[in-house]
Amino acid sequence: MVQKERARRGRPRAYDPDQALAQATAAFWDAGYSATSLDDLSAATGMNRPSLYGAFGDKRALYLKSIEGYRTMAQAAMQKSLRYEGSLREALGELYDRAISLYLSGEHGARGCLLTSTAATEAVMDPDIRRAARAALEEIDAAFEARIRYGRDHRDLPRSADPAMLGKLASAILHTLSIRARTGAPRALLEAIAGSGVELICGAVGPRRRKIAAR
Amino acid sequence: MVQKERARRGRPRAYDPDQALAQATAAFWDAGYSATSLDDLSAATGMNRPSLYGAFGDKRALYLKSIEGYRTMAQAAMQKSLRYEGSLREALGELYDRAISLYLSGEHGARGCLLTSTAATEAVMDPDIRRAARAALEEIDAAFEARIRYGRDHRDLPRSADPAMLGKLASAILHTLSIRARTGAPRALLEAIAGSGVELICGAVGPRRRKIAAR
DNA sequence: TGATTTTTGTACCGTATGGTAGGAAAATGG
DNA sequence: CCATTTTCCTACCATACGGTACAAAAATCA
Repeated sequence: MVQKERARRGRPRAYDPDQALAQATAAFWDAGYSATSLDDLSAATGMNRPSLYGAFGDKRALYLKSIEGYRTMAQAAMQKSLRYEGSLREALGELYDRAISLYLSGEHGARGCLLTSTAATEAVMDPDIRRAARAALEEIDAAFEARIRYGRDHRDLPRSADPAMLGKLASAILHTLSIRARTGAPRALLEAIAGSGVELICGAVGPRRRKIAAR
Repeated sequence: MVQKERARRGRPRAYDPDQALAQATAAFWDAGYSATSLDDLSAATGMNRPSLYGAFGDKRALYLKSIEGYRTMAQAAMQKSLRYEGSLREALGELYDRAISLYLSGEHGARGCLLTSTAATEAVMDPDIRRAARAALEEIDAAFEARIRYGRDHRDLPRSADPAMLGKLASAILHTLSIRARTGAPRALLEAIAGSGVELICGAVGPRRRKIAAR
């Protein structure tokens, strides 16, 4: 439990910072950074603009905090989904199931992934956002890689499998699920892609053991 | 060649419509739809705002025309890269090489794919953009599928391979390349991912022939 | 209770934005 | 040469935007 802080001196806040950040994140997630106005953020959080500014800084600082919060959430979700008890196949399947549900959620329609759908957009013109997005995506690569390496070391994959590269391909499945969700793909298609992705990764063989060679 | 039209009645245009559209597209591509102002578009094309409006309609109509132009360009590029002469492996490799070069190009840094990086962002709140983006992405799926089916029918892949699904996975590689390029991944990483993707797709086996099974 | 601290909420500021009116400019047609 | 047609360009408009000044409100502290 979070320690109950001793009562502070002045007028108490009318909002919960964590909840407000989550609501602001939802607004950015729907419309993207540039299309989300301070009025939108004010409406989403129930805070007026001066309070918003006092709590999180300007719009860009708030967005960077949203990315950071999303990174933390995603990392926790991956640790929870990528169970090390069962097979790699099961772990990946469960993670993709949860990701699909997340990507399809949203008040105004399927939102995909915050990083790939809104941060990547700003990444060209804003180096800070670019760095934050890249770091968060690489954390996801790394979580996949660790689980895949564990699977390889426990005979879910052949010795020749390359966990680093397969981890990046596992992320690629997330990326395509995000983009397709956001552009209106039905759930069944996303599930089929996730299933095929799992098969491809878990059926992966190293370059030496391939049977179907180039002609 | 395009037919030289008979001289029109009034004052001649000071711009080439196709070139102006390409320049406007480049502006949208860099910053995204919402972050690109009419002043940006005016500067990019050299046209002033009334001319821009007269030629392409409002900002949103211009963006939809940019998506349409990108769709056409992408389709032509795929037909050109996905050579049917050589092996599937070679065809995919060449296509990804060209895609990587495209995604890394851009005056302000790597831009990725216009559809996945800017249209997907707007897709949640704008049904027209969503439909346009989805249709364009599905065309890319279909182009991959056709080439993969041809490869399967010519023994580049086993009979059990599913061209429709492998086509979507081939697109997934493009999606991840786009996102990673835009968030600052180095060329070597993109090339490695593309190479591994080709191996995974071309080494694909059907569900019955898998060797490494779930334990 | 009164001084102090912190947050809230209204009202406002300068600028940027998307879009347009209206006349000058540059071509053709007769 | 002048009417007609089409485009260009300056100047402008109403609104939306990000951000802030300032006073009222609500708590603690002594």
